[in-house]
Amino acid sequence: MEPGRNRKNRMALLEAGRSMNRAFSVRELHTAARDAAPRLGLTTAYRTMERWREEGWAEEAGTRGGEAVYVLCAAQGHHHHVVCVDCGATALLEGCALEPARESARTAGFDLLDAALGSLPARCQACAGADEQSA
Amino acid sequence: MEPGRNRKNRMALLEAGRSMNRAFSVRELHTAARDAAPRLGLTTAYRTMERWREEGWAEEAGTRGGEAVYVLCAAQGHHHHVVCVDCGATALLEGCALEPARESARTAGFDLLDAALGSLPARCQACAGADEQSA
DNA sequence: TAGCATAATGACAACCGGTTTCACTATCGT
DNA sequence: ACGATAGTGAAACCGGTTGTCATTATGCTA
Repeated sequence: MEPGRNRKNRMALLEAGRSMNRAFSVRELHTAARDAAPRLGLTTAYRTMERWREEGWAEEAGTRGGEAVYVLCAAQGHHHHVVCVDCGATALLEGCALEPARESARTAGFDLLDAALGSLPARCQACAGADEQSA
Repeated sequence: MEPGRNRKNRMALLEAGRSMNRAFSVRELHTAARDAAPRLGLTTAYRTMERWREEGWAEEAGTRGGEAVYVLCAAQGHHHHVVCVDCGATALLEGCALEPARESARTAGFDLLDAALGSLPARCQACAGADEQSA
């Protein structure tokens, strides 16, 4: 993460993203970062997220309310995590739990795109409990 | 699939969807069905797809070129299939290849949403070969 | 068969997330 | 300082999807 230019904005976005501790949309990131950098534009937030994805710091984790949401993850190499579709809470999975699926796909003549499965949709205990209440 | 009203349009859409034999967007469905029902509107295609999803005949299988794509599947009960992200080709996976992942998620306190994982992104042999050529 | 209630339809407009444009600014190297 | 260039942000734009609403098709009943 080169210091580069316009350190202020980038640092505000990075700080905001890291303090989320969950999956978040670009709009949420922008709103959070504006506390520290009021003049920050939404366009820059989108461009920064695109850059983070290119550099491997972030990956898309589905959508929530029509908006794409992303997770920050510095873990290198092959890994997967689960993301609560309701609140965005995340957890890193130990080992590669998708190897059987990959093998099964292979016998069908398909190459499973693990890269697109970095984030598996799930529901955390808190949100599952809230569901039961409202039901 | 109740005969219901406006049998003509629904049958044209159903026929078009079934003859696809791959994942397709609503616009593609509409275009294909128009051969048999020229006056069919795009709005109805969208509404029909929504209905199919509610009734469990179709499920979303990601996006291609900015459009959501869907797969038709009459298989009942728990199952997963792979979908080629390039051409939309599909294959049904034997057994539940995601059980290890589900178990791994559970130990992390998350409930894996198998329903949202009905279609796993992959690449078929044909498209993988085409990739090598263009590379 | 005529007439009514209602689901379904389709042209069109509105909506919304996301991207592009473009004039302007901040930063770096010299 | 100063020129070159990456970065920025407001606003226009884009395309997929959804909402609106007057019209039409269908089933039911008399």
